[in-house]
Amino acid sequence: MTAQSDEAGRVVRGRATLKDVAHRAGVSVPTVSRVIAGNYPVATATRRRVEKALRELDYVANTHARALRGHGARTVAFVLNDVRGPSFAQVAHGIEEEASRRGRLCLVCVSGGDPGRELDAVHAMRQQGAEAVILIGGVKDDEPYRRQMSAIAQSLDQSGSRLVLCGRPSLGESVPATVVQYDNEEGAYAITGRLLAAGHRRVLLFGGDAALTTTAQRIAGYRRALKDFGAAFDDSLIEKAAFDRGKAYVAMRERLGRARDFTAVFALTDAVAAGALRALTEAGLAVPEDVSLVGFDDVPPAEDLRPRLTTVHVPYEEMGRAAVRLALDRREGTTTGAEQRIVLGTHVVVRDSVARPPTVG
Amino acid sequence: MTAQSDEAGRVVRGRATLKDVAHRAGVSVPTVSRVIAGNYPVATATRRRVEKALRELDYVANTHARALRGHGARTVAFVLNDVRGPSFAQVAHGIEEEASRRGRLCLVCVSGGDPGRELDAVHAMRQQGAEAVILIGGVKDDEPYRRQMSAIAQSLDQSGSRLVLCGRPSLGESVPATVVQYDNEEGAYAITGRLLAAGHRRVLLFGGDAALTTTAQRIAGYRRALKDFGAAFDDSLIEKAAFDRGKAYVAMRERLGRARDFTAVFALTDAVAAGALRALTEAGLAVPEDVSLVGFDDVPPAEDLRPRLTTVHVPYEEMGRAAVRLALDRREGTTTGAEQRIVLGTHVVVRDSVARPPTVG
DNA sequence: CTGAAAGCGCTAACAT
DNA sequence: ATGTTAGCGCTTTCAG
Repeated sequence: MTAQSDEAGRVVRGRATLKDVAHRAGVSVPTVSRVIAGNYPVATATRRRVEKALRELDYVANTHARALRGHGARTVAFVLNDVRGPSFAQVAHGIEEEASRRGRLCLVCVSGGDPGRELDAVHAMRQQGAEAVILIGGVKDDEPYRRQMSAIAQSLDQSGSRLVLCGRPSLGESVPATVVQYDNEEGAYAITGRLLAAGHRRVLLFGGDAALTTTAQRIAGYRRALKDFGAAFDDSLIEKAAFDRGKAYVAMRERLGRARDFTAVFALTDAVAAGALRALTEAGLAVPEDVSLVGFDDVPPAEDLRPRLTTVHVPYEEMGRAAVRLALDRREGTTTGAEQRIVLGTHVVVRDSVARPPTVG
Repeated sequence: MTAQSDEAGRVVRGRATLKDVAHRAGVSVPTVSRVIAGNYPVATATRRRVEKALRELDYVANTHARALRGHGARTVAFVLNDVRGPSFAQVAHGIEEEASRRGRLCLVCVSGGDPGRELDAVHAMRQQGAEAVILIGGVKDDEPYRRQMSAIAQSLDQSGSRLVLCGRPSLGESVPATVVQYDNEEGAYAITGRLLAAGHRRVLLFGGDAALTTTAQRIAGYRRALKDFGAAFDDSLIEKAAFDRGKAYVAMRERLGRARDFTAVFALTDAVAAGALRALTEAGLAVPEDVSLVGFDDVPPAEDLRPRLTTVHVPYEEMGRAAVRLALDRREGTTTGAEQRIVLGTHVVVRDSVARPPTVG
């Protein structure tokens, strides 16, 4: 069974093709094709012979030939910064589940947050004729980016594919893309509100790559909450630190070394919260007794922090599923042109990391 | 620029092809192909015209046609249980990095641990003509599995592709597959040794899907350590609990409800350790003062547990890179036939979750 | 019910 | 330097 050969005894190198199978079964190529497709009458005896040959030669169809002939390749493609980030991983999972439910294969690329690599990836996916190209996560939303992305959206739309922006801002209503968002600003507003309602007035906004769109939105929610609760906005309470755990740890340690001029910390992501928590605890500060702490994302590790982290739940997995669903349904509807947008809700998950501020003196 | 049209003014639907470009530039199809490939002399004036047409029509090559014609599709495919698991995510990251470094695209499928879905995925990847098909993570190593996988390995090898088993046992030296492993048993031996060296004699082996190959290997290491340290093996200290955090939490809570007949816990994965830690802490037991705890995997969240988890580091990311590297290098060498195996080292990462057992009385 | 012919988009020989 | 021809593996007419 291992060394395959046709009826003449010749060993077939590489994959067996329809021709090989036809040869061996003593029929023509289209007949084999029909047996496989099963959508056309074939005499039972013939079918049996063909099926036997198919098995004996271990035939596997060539997707490329199929894609070339007919309805393209049934694949969905996505690009993300890093699969190791729990939030990205959740989106990826949602995409994969929904795609495979619909009989699609997934193409994946990591960009490491580099716009250039992202563009390369999109290009490769375009070559593959992916039915949808999903871009995941915040971006530096500048002019070149918008221009290039809009052009890509146009091209994809033109060729019957679809650009999906997932957790990333719209490019404008006239750009033919699907946008899947979550109410980032509202989530930040709600969780800042929790802190303020507990009596905190000096809330350190901590971490976050200032260039990213998601950061800006979260900061906006924070500021709006401050205003609504009548708390003063203090620029010195915006602490710029990188968007990762390790940098957050270092940054918090430094900040604590200078002064502790806050009673609560709003970490812009759960990962940043983890780093901050570590620094806080090591400095002998109890959370939440001395300092309250909240995060954003509600990724699984948030529940394992001590204390369990109060944070904002973002429906990452559902975003991934929605991205695939919208893009694919739209394609079938052959509607064309305009933007399509959906905004998913977020909500605060109350756990153990928030308390009233310590009474002074 | 958006609505594309050729020189006759006809709007081109779908992707522009070489023919469209040739038409517009007033040259033949191969000339365009040559301009793109850049490996053949083309008059400068012609080249310019072609390049212009290429741009104007927003031409993107069709990978399927290319794959059909020549050297297949340059893609690497992999299947994993769940991207959300940090260890899987690390392997995936390694694969993606190495693949994109080598100019390959990645195909990914999730199996949810279901052998049937895994088989389907492999089939789809075979159809795509992936250069390597990488299967990640432990399996239920029974006869049907071995038979099917061996057949798949043969078929892939035959068609110039390669099956890679990553963190999964060999199928035998005669099966043409690449096996990337880590010294699982040794890691378990080493970390159990730590516990025993600290004076523990009753070490609860906790969690782990008994059917999985990885579990069996870790248990073997545990038993060997017990023997070498002269500690008795006690079957009642093997606690079967599911391979995830939530189930581990429940199981540990139940066990503690019955009796506490151990002074240390060896959790078979870090995730299980997290669940166990939670139950332990809630039961008023201090770790490591009352009970020592170790894990396995050294995934990022392990460092955020309180206390920081002592565990076994597994080079997951490197495994992913090695999988791609070995499979691709081998292909180029056109060696054929036999198995190729590599075993990566593990080591204990000492953190804060192990202490001497409490002195009785 | 089955075969012959055409063609998807591309590239590599083979002519000019 | 460029065009013509052929064919990768498959499916879909169109004839019988």
